[in-house]
Amino acid sequence: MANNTPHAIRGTQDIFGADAEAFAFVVETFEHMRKLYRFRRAEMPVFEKTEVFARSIGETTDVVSKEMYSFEDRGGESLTLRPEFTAGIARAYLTNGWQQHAPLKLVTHGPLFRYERPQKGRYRQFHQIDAEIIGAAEPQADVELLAMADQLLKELGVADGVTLQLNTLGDADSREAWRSALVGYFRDVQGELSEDSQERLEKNPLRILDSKDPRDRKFVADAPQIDDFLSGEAQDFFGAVIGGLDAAGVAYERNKALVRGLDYYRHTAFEFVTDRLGAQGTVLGGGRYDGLMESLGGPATPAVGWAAGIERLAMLVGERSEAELEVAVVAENTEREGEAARLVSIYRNAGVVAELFATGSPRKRFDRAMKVNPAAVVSLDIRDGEKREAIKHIRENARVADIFAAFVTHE
RNA sequence: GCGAUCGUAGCUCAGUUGGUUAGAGCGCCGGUUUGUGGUACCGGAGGUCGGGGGUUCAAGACCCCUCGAUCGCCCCA
Repeated sequence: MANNTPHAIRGTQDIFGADAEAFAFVVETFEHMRKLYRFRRAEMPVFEKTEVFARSIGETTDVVSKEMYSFEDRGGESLTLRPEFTAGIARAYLTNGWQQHAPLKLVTHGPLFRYERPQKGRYRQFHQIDAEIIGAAEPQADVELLAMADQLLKELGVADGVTLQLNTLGDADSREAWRSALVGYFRDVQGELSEDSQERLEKNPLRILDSKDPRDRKFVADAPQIDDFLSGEAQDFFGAVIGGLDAAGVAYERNKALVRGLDYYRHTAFEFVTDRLGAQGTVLGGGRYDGLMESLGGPATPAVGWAAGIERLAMLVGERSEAELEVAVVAENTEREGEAARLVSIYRNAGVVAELFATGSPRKRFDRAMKVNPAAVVSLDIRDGEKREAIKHIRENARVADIFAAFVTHE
């Protein structure tokens, strides 16, 4: 290992081979799904003014200061590499007059950046697919989004062992009432909670509900539940989502401890969770964020969306092989390299996956062709001063044989 | 920010309670086989064992520091 070669940044990765194929499969399947559901593509900048994300995430949390990749540009303006898609999409929606398209069904995908300690399924530069419906207040929007997510996981072949966990956070009033009831409840047993949760009580009490510490867990079971604080409208909304999921045949599990830390989340919250990815079990997550547009200075705009980590999905997808080589064309004699190149080109123009073996020792070219497991090997050689052509079929392929036959007769 | 585990050829890994010239497979390079077969056989190159310090007659192995990776905690927009 040359020790003066620059190394990759911690938490970044070079994706190659079977992993890269799995990654591409996830993106291709997602593209297929979004066309099926008629979501439109959008591409957003990878960086924005820091305030776009700071306002979306809440300037008080230390997420902003500690976990974002922020820097000053030459004009002294603070910019940040996007840590999520939603804030940038919301900004684009407001600044480009996309209100005229409401309700707008949008997807995007690409890299995101968070300054975190890498671990299984968590990287500093990672990639997500993302789907949003903006300007739709109806529960049908939540259902459509969930149905698309559910079908995507099935098409990817990863639905086994993945369950959809569903919850409601209610409207703004329900949410606030629940929150203060939780604070009151946990304050009474504060001394018996874990150190982490004692701190959560001040900063983010909802998070105590999904604490892993056994000292917290025994109190969580009897904690106040959102259902007791839901307004009539909030109950109706959640009921409509559940009814829609049943109608669409989407299976789910109620998880009353599933929460979102930020205030602008309302009503539906959901996560598709697996136990096959270690501590990072959430494969796809999202919810309704009716309050976000206003915190970015826009008009009240209902919206719902989800995002999923491409790397995590790719891990579940497992090994994906590269496209099969249909024909390997071998120039076993230097003088036949030109013809071999021409034949490869004929194959490729006809849509046949072909590769040329015409470098290195002529004696070893046939062997090297065999090693890449082609469906057929075509050999062009000169034996005793005479041209010879041969085709060896490992797996039958009529097009390969026909093109070879035509090529030989025209020599 | 905290903790645990791990760093040996390009890659995947062996390497005994510390013992003399550090190994294998794959890959790479060279050679042999004039063959409708040959993904074979033979050979070669490639490593100051992550880096630095220490213990010892002797360290890839033991101790300390450091860097990196992995997994977990925190956090999770």
